[in-house]
Amino acid sequence: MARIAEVAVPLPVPGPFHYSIPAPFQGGIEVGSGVTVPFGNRRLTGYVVDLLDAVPEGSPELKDIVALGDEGPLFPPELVPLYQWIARYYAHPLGEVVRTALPGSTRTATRAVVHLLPEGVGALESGAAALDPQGLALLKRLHRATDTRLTLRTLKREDRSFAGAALRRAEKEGWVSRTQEAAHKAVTVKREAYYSLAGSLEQARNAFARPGPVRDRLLEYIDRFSPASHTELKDAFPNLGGALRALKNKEVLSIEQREVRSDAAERVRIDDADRVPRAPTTAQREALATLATALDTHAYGGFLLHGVTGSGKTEVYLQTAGKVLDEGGAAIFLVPEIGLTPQFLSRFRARFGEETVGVLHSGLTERERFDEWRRIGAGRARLVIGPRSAVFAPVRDLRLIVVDEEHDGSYKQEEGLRYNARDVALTRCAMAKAVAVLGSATPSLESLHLANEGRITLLSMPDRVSGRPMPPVEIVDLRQHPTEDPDSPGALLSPPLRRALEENLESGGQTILLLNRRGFATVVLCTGCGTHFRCEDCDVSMTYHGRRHQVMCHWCGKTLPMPDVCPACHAKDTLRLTGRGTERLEEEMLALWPEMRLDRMDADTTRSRSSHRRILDRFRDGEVDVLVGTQMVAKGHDFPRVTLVGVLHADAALHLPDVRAAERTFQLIAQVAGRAGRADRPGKVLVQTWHPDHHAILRASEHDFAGFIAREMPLRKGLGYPPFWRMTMFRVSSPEEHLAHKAVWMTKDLIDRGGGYVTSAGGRMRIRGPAPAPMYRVRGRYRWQILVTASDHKAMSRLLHSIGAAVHEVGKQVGKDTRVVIDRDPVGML
DNA sequence: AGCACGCCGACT
DNA sequence: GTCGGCGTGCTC
Repeated sequence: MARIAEVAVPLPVPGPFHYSIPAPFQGGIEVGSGVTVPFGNRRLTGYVVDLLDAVPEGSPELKDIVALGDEGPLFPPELVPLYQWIARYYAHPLGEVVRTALPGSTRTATRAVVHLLPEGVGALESGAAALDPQGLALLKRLHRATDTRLTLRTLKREDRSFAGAALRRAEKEGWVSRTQEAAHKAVTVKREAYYSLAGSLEQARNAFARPGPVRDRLLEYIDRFSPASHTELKDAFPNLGGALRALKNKEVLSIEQREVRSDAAERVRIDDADRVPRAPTTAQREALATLATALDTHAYGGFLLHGVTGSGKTEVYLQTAGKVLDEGGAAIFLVPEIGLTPQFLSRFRARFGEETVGVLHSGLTERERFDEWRRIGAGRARLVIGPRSAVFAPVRDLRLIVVDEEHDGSYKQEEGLRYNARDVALTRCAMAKAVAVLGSATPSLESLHLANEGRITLLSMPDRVSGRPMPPVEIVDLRQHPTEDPDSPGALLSPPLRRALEENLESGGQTILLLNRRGFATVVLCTGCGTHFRCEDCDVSMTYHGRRHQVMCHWCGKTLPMPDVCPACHAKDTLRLTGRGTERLEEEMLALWPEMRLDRMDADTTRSRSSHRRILDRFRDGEVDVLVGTQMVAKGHDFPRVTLVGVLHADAALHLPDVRAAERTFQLIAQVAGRAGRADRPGKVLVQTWHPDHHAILRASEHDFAGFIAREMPLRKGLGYPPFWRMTMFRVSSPEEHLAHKAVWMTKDLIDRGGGYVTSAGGRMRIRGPAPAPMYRVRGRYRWQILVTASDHKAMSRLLHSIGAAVHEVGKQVGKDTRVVIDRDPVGML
């Protein structure tokens, strides 16, 4: 019986740490258990990653594990090697890797709680505490609190200058005491009203003597989507209050209080047509056969499914997953963003049933996510859908991971452990002897390169299921359509696009307009002094949002009320709104075409999960003619009636200082163009650009993926960039400019010295920088970066293993909250 | 990451 | 003289 547990603790410290297993837990603790362990003077939750019989050499006296999570192991033992691989690959502490891989509810350990003791109350009343003003404030605060106790965290949060010394004094006096308590999971069951009609829609209408337009729309909505939740209604009807009250008064509603649950249980619209497999096309059949063969070998197989938009990749995923489920195995299906989960959830549940399909994402409450996690771990849900983090789902007998839209940048986590779920998926499959399918209409150069090297197998589906050709794309050269008055409404719409839009409206077709900037005006300019409104913490202009009458920084999220005088020169009425975002586009279009049924989809209109789905449903159901939005509108949605797609500013991302600027531009145009003409009507795409000759735009307009690749690959090769060479970005930041500078040069020194390790691995290396980051200041921090490329990933690993720990030390050495982050295989370069 | 320990400037 | 700022080191 194992006496010692190797425990990974979720801290940025090099582990591992060992604990002895006290008799009561003998046999109860296994690899994957979450345990409470004493660590320094606190307790925290660690993760058992190994069991040993003897004390490792050189260990100090081991402490005992003090508690064992009471709901069984948190993760299957097979995942430990994956965690270890990630920890090494990304140069990140193992415990933090495990923490990132687990749902939040399993993370919190204990927290310090400060209690007011009767002696403390006495001291307050007798005035004995008055001598120490800070102590007095503390006692008073605790006295006000429920149960006369507060967590240390709350105290510190409330009082920026919280004095630890005063707390210590009060402890010494015996006025307060400090304990460690389990951070109880906040699992309060929330309830919410759900409305349906008590009788028929007709009866409800007739209950009112006078007409009420809002009320009628509300009734129709409730009738249609019954039962409709209160939140949902509030989203759809901004001034819901009055109408709803009227309905309640007339008692035409039946109201039910339901537990609030998010997506795990969210009713998804299930289309009966989705229940049965569709007859595959020839290309689909070939792909399916290859994948089936690979599954039958029970060995690792990696595939790149390159299928144009509308070629029926989803059906391939479904039938392949179906085979896995039939054979009792499990599968994970990754989607690039949570907005896409309901769509796939509905199709997968239609095919495989409610119980079999699990979902994991951040829209769930802690409790739901935890429950879903256990359901998966217990093997009750065997198909898991979710974004990035779902790659860590604790499924047993994993046979398949699908990464849909594998080129999408959102698979890369951009903070903390900067992993790429696509790469983790490949590694997990290799370890589990499972099949990995990366799917895309516009594969990343990385995945294509893997295919070219024969490390994964390319499966092509070059034709649309319908047999219909890709829509013709017309490039609109903006240089030939100069805007006379940039302030005029609709200045973003060139005459050709305007004409196409009007024609399309007349013929009853739907239109998608892509503008990759949200908000109303992207620049607020003072015509008096010429300054523009910038974020005080970041190097960007603040964007004006009309609905809230605020300016907002899209980098740090800071919002301020829109001032009526210039903040710099204090002149009145000089502030001019320039630059256009989706909000302004929507407003101007409604001014130009008042009858137009228009909707907007961007980060601002999709705050709540249901709003995202509702916008898509309305559009798909034909209640809306024109959908304007950011790149969100380009992603993977199936809109059968769209016959026109307009890209307003195709080169928006073309000149960003990013290796993948052209690739991204190509992908975005190709993806959004793929939305046009999917059903029985031909579509048309207009792409407005200032650079009609750029290969990304030209090739995208010809649906010529191969042509784009043929041009882009050699460019990358020539520059020594991915997918040929591997990149790591060392990102340095500090609230103090000179310290950021100092730290980045220290890092540079380390990298220089690490160069020898690269050559010893038979590789070559190139260092670019230090250079100020393109966004030099963000959230009040100054940022520098060093881009290191190495000829192969083994060489890069050598470098990172040799200098990783030292690099992490640099931040600490420099102090003052200076940080150095190692970002391996970076995706965003800003 | 916390948390304690230990060493220097500005206040009771 | 002390308080408390922050740099430093440690956690099985």
